[in-house]
Amino acid sequence: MKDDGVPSGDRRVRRTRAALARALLELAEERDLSRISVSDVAERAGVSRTAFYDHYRDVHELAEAACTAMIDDLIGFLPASGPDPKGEGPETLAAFFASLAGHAGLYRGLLGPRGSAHVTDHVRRRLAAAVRDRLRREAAGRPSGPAGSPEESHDVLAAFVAGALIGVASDWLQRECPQSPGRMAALTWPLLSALDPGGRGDAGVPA
Amino acid sequence: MKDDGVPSGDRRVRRTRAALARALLELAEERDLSRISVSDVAERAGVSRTAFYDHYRDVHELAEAACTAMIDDLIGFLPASGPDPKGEGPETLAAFFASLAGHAGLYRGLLGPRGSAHVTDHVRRRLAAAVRDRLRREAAGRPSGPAGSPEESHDVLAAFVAGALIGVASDWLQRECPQSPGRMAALTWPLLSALDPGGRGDAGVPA
DNA sequence: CACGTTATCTTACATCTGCAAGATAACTGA
DNA sequence: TCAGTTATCTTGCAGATGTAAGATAACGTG
Repeated sequence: MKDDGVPSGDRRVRRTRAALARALLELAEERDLSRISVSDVAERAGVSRTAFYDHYRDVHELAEAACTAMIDDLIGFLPASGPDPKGEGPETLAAFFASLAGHAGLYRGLLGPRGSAHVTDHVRRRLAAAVRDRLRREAAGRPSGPAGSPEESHDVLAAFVAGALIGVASDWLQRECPQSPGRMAALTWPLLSALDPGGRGDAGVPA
Repeated sequence: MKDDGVPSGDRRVRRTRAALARALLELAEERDLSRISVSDVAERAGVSRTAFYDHYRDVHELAEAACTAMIDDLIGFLPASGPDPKGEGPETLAAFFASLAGHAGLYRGLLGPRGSAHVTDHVRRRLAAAVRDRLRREAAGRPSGPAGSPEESHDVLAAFVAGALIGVASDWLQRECPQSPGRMAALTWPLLSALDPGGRGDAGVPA
């Protein structure tokens, strides 16, 4: 009935949601998200269809919840806290692409043309929020920006970087990942570095 | 029955498709795409539901076809052919954002969280293709790149820029466009310039 | 114009959707 | 343990989906 972000204390709720999430992730590896019905998920989860609707509005909303942990993993590989002195950016970025590749089928299904706009938007928001936090933290430690409102440009830069990463990732996934994660990181890292507002392009603010 | 890219010679086909596209664009201004059924579109278009399925698999596929002209408009504002000597980049970019704002409700509905992954992917592909063409053309006129395969890095840069623009645009649209198109262009242009592989960041390759 | 082609319409069907009411049973807190 | 809460299940419904077969009529071609 209630669906806060807080994990419910009731075992039944946890059990049902876990079963639904598990079932969806299984099915999403097997076929396109657009070919997965609420009935399919409920049946595979061993749960009644009405129980599904007690928790989620539709398959997309479940998909968002179901892949939250994976997405948080993904985002964890991004910020690489600190001013990145030893150029460890490319390595963590490689881990980002490796994590994508590790669930390639799933991400391809969720982020691709037959995927879910809901999930894609969710991923972009979280990525953008992570980048924005990083920018704010770094700006606080620096003397002062050049001019204008830093908030505004931070928001734009965060949306820019988040979209860019999703663009590169989607493209790579849809081509069946011809390049290795390390190669993708090597190709993408210079682009992120070039956007660094603080320096000359050697340290990586945005990622 | 057949649905190539070629505009059919049969009047009936053109009439039906035009009616469906018109109906969908109307409805998309009124409510979320997820609340628009095939029946709704067919009824408003004055066409039988089976006729719909003779042309499109679902609402998303129609949406892609229906907004193609708008999207081409949008892309037309991007390349700004030539090495952009007088810094006219920000102005054409402002036209890009203005075009978005001109159909804000529609784009918000199509590209947003309740929109269509199919349409979003289509837009990103076309944007990326436009950027890639531009990169290729410019690379052909320049002496030679530093090293590595230029194709690979062009593909990545194109996907990067296309995603970034969609990211910025989506974010702006979902916030109800608080900044003017000119302001958005001013904020976004430096980011695109920074990615320019040919120069020092004053001329705009990617856009 | 007359012909063959074919897009559209009508009707029909099995399945899925989203929701509602009431019964059952599992959980929490005392 | 007991009582109250509440998540789940069952049943039922109106509307939407995706597809099929056959009839009609508009179309392009010769």
